[in-house]
Amino acid sequence: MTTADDTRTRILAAARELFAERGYAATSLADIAAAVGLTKTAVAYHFHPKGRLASELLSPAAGEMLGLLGTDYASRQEFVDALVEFAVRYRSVIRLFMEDLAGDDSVSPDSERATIRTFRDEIYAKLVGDDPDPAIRLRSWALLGALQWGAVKTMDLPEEQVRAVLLESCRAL
Amino acid sequence: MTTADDTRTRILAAARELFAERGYAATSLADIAAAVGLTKTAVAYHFHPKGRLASELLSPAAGEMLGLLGTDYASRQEFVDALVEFAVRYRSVIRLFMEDLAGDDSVSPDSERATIRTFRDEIYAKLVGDDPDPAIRLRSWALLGALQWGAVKTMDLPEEQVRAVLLESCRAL
DNA sequence: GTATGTCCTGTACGACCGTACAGGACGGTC
DNA sequence: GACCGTCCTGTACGGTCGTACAGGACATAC
Repeated sequence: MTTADDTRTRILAAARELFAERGYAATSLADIAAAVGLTKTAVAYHFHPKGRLASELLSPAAGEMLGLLGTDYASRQEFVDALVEFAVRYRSVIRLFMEDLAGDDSVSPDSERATIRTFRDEIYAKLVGDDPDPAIRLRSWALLGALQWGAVKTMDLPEEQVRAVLLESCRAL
Repeated sequence: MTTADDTRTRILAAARELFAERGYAATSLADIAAAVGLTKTAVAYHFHPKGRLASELLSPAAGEMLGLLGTDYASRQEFVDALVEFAVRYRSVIRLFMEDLAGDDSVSPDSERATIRTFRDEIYAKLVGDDPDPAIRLRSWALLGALQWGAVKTMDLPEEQVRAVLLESCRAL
């Protein structure tokens, strides 16, 4: 049955785009529905509850993210490189990682929640290490900000180019 | 009449803090009211409509921002320096500049709206110049992201230190 | 032809939002 | 004492949100 899967895919695509440009909370089911020519109840039928949309968009990237967080990198720069690589590859959903998806209980099922909720903060923590040096903190947040905005606001550029520039920029931080 | 002004000041302080950490749209009048021990109607009495809160928090910085946008800088780096200086000094409200305050018609009165609404984009435009070079676009967005996150997430650090690090970091972009 | 399951609509609900409005408490002025 | 403006509360309204639910259209299976 291709039509159903097709509808699901189109909803996911619309949601990905709208989430990227407005954020998760600021995008309503009605917005997504309008983008694909359906009613919001139809969207809710396929993705229920709303958090499942975020969850499903995140899931391919989430595994890799856990990998990033789990491995030990020789230097901070190696981790930064991997992070940039990750952010650029999944730039269409990178904003979801950086947002506070908590408060919406249903983004991820049960046990994963604690992990998902603080994805951004876990990246930050790994970036800072156990070093409370203010300069490191500042540069780490700056790096995350640069990564998010740089990735989200240049969706029209080829991935390769974004990666090259962002890699260079983030190394400078 | 100190009590009334005091209440206004306390409301403004609470709003500034909540806006900084959650964003304008995600902060309700009830949240602000709870932070100062009042009802949301009391907050609405002093600041009406809600956009006036943002407007009043923004107003001291807005003039200086217009100055930034108006003057011609010899080099891009000079503008970046001025931008960092600005962002750090007004870091408690810098997030409001970066947000889309449009959609809420009442943030700024009438004619200013068109200006205020696109503050972030005007900064970006001045940063890129008329150069559509993708690398410049990328680095400009990265810079804005770094500036916002770096400023917002390190509110506990002394302003001087934030400025020093951010100045160095943003010059590298 | 009838039954079944999928896909979608329409309607309705409770929760929250910003806002409007009437009225009470309080202090200062005549 | 009567009057008045300021500050704040309680209540209520319309709007939007995500969600629940009944039912219709339609294809497929028997």
